[in-house]
Amino acid sequence: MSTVRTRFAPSPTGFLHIGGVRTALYAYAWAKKNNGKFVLRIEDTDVKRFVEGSIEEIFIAFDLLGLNIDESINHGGEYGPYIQSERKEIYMKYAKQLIDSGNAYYCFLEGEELENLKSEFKGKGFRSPYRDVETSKSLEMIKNGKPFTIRLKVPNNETIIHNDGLQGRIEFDSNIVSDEVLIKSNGLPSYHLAVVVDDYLMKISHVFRAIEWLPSSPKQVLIHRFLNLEMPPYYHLPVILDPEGGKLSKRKGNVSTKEFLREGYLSEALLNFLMLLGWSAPIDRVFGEKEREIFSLSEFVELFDLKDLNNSNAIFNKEKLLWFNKEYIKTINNLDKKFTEWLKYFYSDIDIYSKVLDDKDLLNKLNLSKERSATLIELLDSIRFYYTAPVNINWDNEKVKEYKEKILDIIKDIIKILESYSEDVTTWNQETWVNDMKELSKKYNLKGGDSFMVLRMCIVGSPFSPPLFEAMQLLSKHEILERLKSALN
RNA sequence: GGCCCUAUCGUCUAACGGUUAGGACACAAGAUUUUCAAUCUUGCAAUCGGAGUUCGAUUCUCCGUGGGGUCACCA
Repeated sequence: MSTVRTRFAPSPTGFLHIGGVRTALYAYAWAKKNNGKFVLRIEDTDVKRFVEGSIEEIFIAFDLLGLNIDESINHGGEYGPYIQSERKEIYMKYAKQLIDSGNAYYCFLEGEELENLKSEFKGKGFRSPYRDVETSKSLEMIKNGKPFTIRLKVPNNETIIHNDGLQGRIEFDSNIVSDEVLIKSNGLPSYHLAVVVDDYLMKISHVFRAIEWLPSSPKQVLIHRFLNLEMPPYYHLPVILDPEGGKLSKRKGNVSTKEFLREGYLSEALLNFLMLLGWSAPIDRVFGEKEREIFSLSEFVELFDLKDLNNSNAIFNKEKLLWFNKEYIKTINNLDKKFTEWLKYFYSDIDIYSKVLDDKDLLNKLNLSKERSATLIELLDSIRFYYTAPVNINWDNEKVKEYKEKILDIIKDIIKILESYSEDVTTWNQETWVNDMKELSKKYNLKGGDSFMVLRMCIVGSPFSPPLFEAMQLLSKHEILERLKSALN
């Protein structure tokens, strides 16, 4: 059996779209599962839409996600160049071949004339009046400096059959397939020619792409046929929709992969969530019993199979993503490493940055907070108080305002209690402390937990915190008393 | 509008033509609790409609309907 080679072929027109990651993930899994190669090709034939820096960002995103590329402009490989702008002559060669075999033609349509003609053909396959002009005549016009494009000569009255790996057999009436531009007037190829040529030359064995390409597949069928190339199986993947039903778009929320990572989603969670949007694991299911939904990248690669792909659209459900993220934050084993890497990459400019990096107790602090944080951002917020004392505590919040007038006295009593404890916080006894605090609540005629809340507010500055006693043990007695005293002012 | 894809709880999904249609997220209630969480238990909730094939249809076929995609010298 020949080598499985799959590719992901983004255009450098902006950030890496989160939906694209899922397409890439499936292509990646299929290649890796079969000990094949995963190649990344940059499709930059649209000069106008090129965005500076987006190629770099694509590679950074793959890197952060832990998806290993085998061949690309950055990773090398024997089928390069892996960027289309450097393969210009190659496409022209194939286009000429199509002209010579009578399956493509030079077209000189432009401007208003072209626009008018196009609207005439709306809903039908576009046909240019130059379609049947003799090549020798066209060549002469070109010699005279006339700008041209090369168009595919789609046969009339034919049924074009596309056998899709996922969507099955689809028939297209060739009369509704347009004479697509293959080479643009600037000499660069259009997508339709470039994919076929590149996938062939790069020996791609399976093509995974978004379903919005399905209507263009008869063009690829034709180009393969006219070039005498065997068409690899195509798998058109369903789209990921936003919760309102439309296409996932920037306008309705974040779709940039890097942004998700910046917001504090772990790559493991992102990948796990995405893999399940259109694929389900072939695992044994016992009636009424919980199914496994947590899969690592390597487990996914191992389990992945084309037969388990779903072909209906899926809605991007952010709650579920958050759930995955919580699960990973709770259970991942080197959380401190993950956390500092993330911090270094996205938030090296924040005030507590160096304090966090130098902190020997970081893992302990993260462990105390990880069950109450859905994202790394929340985790960061929840450990802030260790590094910066609260200022201007707001005593008007719901939790404490009913006994606001008693607070100063309570704080004074807490100070007295804690002062009596030993200097080394790690030797403090939790039971003693709990009893002391409960006694205090009783003294002021309050609910058992109220004194704890006062202490919490002084130390953390918020009514929400990790377990108080453990948190105090990660501070010093001096610091704790300082915070209590400053709350008095 | 033409063409194409698609259809199971609100969402992601499972179910050799025979199951009380399962699981997960979300939601609700309870237990636990010094906060927020976490955890545990329970609950709510679906086969788009209509024909046909069949002893039997979520599953196969057809017709509707809904949703999505696409009709560029963009990918």
